[in-house]
Amino acid sequence: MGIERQMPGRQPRTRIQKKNTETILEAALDVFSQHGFRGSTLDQIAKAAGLSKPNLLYYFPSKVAIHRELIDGLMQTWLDPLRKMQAEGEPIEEILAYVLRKLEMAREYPRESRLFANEIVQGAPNIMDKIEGELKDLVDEKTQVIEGWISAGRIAPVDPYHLIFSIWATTQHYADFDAQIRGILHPEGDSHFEAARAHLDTLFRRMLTP
Amino acid sequence: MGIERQMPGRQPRTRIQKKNTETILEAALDVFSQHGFRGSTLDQIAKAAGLSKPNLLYYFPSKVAIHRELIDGLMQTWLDPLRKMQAEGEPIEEILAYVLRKLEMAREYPRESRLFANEIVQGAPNIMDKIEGELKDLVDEKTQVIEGWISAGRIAPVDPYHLIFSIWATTQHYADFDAQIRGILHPEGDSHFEAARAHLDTLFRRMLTP
DNA sequence: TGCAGGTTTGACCATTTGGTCAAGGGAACC
DNA sequence: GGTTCCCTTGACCAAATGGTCAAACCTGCA
Repeated sequence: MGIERQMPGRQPRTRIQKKNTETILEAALDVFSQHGFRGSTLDQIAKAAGLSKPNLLYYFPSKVAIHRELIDGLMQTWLDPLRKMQAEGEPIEEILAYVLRKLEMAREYPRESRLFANEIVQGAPNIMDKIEGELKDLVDEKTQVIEGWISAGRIAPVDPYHLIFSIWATTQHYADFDAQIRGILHPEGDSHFEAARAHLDTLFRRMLTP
Repeated sequence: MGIERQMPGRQPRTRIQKKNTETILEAALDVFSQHGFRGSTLDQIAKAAGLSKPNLLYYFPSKVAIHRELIDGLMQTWLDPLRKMQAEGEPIEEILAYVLRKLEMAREYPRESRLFANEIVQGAPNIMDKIEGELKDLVDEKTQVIEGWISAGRIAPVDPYHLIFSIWATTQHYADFDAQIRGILHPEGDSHFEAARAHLDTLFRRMLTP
């Protein structure tokens, strides 16, 4: 009868499947983060992956499927640093650690940052459910933690939501607006990240010290 | 012989030309800021402008020409607030006024902000010359002003370049990442801008007070 | 009112692009 | 060695898209 699985299911079964899906996602990250979803073509991705277009579509049913899988897979990594901000720690150091970890990610994973940026600037058509679900839940939880610290007088009063927005904005800026920053600073490689690190440390430390 | 201008030149000559080029640019701003350059189609713009596609191309020679004219026209408006930051004023109030004006622009002109964001996230292919020219010059000039204030002990020491980046990041975030912010806060209209205003005022005031 | 130039559009075109398909090549297991 | 499923691809397709063109339609002015 009709064979159940024409195309590879969710989990790669064979070595080849594993290798090729990885190659494709890696290539897709490159292309999507550079040109956005609509600006990217299957041919570009196929070429970047060193595969033929029909071969891409053997592993993924469509262009959007590749994009969706990328985003799904990266969402966790992206939220991880915020999850690690724990009520038990020393408040200012917990928040500062979050800031600097986020900055580190902007440096190490600029493609991932731009992938999300592209998506959100255009109204987040494909990830609004995750924003209103997972992300909102996590943020709501962590703003409570921050409120707690404020009540205890351990950090200066702030609007916790807007504090988080400021952290996102300032750190991701170094990945998302990289082209602009480089156009102004003309840094050698990532040399400007050292100053950025010092700057953001100062900014948020002054903001939060009671 | 050959009539010089087949298509309307730089400056609109007739009322109809003026009206239609304006309508087109307005529609194009809407579409480009929402879908990015490659994600936008001439048909979309034409429909939004209430004109036929060939009619669009009677007023502008190509899709990129529309985009270019939009960006050129908006660049000045965009840089204006920074120009207004003067060495003569009271330093903290000058900087704070810039921050709040920028935030105001994020609220009033989110489409313009997203137009630039889309462009820069994707590597600023069409405006790198302006970034390395006009923008860099202006920023270089204003960082000098800030350095002066620091030397005079009138504001706390900061890296002036990264201060400006932080201002851009935090204010434009409310326009560029609007979808995300609304997904988390579910504000009524623009009600969250009041809190944003207070937050950014606090953030930069604490940062800059000596 | 006539007419010269500005304005509008339906029909059309070439290219790009997401996606299909049937047929041919491999790997692994019996 | 053969069979069975997995993998790969050249050729193809329909729709979308940027752009053209000639003909028709307006509009302002002498």
